[in-house]
Amino acid sequence: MAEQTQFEELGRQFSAVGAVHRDLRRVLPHDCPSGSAAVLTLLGRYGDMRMSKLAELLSVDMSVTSRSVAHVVDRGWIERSPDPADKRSRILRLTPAGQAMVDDLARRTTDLLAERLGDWTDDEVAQLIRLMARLKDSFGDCRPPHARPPHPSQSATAAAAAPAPTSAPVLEATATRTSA
Amino acid sequence: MAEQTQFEELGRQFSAVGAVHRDLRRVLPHDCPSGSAAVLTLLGRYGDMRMSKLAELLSVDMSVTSRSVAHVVDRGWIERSPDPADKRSRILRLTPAGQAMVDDLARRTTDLLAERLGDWTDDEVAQLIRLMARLKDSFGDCRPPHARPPHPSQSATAAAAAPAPTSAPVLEATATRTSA
DNA sequence: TATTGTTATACTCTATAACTATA
DNA sequence: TATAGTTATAGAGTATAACAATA
Repeated sequence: MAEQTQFEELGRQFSAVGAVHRDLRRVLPHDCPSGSAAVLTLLGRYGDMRMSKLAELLSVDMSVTSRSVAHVVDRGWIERSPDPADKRSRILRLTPAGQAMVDDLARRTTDLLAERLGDWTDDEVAQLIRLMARLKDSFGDCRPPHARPPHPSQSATAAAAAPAPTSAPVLEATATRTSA
Repeated sequence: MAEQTQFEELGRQFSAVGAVHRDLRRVLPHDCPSGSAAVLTLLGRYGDMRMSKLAELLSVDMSVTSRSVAHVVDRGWIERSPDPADKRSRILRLTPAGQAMVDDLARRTTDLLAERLGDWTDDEVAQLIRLMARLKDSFGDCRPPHARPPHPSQSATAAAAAPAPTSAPVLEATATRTSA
């Protein structure tokens, strides 16, 4: 196990990274705040899914997710269709305009990172990605206590660690869990 | 230079780390939100300083800093004394109660990290710290455009990269720059 | 009775702009 | 005229709780 002083220092570094995150937010389109961008990006990466699964991937309460999704729906970037398997549920799906926005967001973020990290080696970036992913993994479900389900979901981490599938495994996984 | 797809992936990882950051916020005392915690932690690390220097270290606009500082002053954790060298300015200093809070904050953060990252090696934590610091360094001054000074400050990065000095070099550096 | 999702409320963070006091 | 700092206002993120509809 690492030393105490290291953890202290690591804690401080989070604020620094927060500043970088704010900087990244500034390159987003005016009508697409970071909450909306996160919704679109996750839908683009994991495909159609339900609100509850999206909330899990976002690591926030579903009420937060609901508001973000409503914003994105208003702009025509995603559509909510009823889930035939569960009438309480709704399936979220990117529209063509939404997919275009996903592409635009990726381009903006990538451009800024490429500009700022122009002198980083391929390996350094890969290492940072790996350690950040491991960090998230070590923390597990980061949602507020009351939003965490009693049955620790086994599909969440697996989906989040997947190498960007193009189909809709997340949706299927959720449907499976319901009947388990 | 790293590949495009890497930057895209790195961009996504920021949201994941944001979730971890939210989790860390939850262990803070009820009357010490993350903005106040950041103020106290920086004062504890770099010693007495002026508002403008604190804003620079926080990477936010001074108006944000001002409000956070006011909150912390209200609770008696820091005090603002007039700067004898510049009557517009005020020097911020931790009170004994503030120092106690700094210690408490460090303990809480360290405990949570030690619990979650219990299986990380010393070297892995060190690598993550190093890469996060480099990331911040590559981004430079992350404050909103209008808050950035015309003269790119040379003391900011140096101070932020310092290995936790106990005296007040930040304050001195600022005073020096004024007369330069 | 439990779960899915929405809405209402409140608090924090952040940015912009207007303002005061001093350099 | 420019700078240090404060205050006002607005927008976004997040959490809690109350609620409706369905399982």
